Amino acid sequence: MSKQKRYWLMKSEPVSYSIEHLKRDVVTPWSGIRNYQSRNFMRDEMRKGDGVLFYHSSCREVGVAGTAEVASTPYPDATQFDRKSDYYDPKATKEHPRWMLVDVRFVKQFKQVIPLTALRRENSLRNLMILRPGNRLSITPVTREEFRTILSLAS
DNA sequence: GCCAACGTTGGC
DNA sequence: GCCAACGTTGGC
Repeated sequence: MSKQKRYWLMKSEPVSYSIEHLKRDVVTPWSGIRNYQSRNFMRDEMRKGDGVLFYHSSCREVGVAGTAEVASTPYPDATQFDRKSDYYDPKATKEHPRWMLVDVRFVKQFKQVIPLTALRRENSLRNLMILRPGNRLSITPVTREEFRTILSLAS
């Protein structure tokens, strides 16, 4: 696998976890992902130091709120073993964990959220996965060029 | 292995 | 709150 730095967009609903939370926590396990494609990105493709766009979804100001970076190698999501958690998975065992995650470290909060509408206006972002109709993946790869373009839209 | 029913996501 | 898209579930 390539050692080249990669780039990702990770969605979160700010009601449950926002860029402000990450700023406060500095590093957090990206727990609660229960989609195999997203899990596979974390488990198989992410590397420490990869760039992350932190995206706020299902809220008043939908868009990219800041940046972060991948801060660990993959390890089991503890919430899958926690019976009291919304993310408890009765089919997961410590011997055979089903859900893996990485830690994410705060890098930067944009002064203003880059709105989804601004992303849609950029012709060079036309292939961005979250702009494609029906895409619901909470973790998607972005190219280095897309990452740079989005950074350039930040005020 | 098919596929209908159902649940979730997420923008609007 | 609506609804389109799409993943998951489970009966057959």
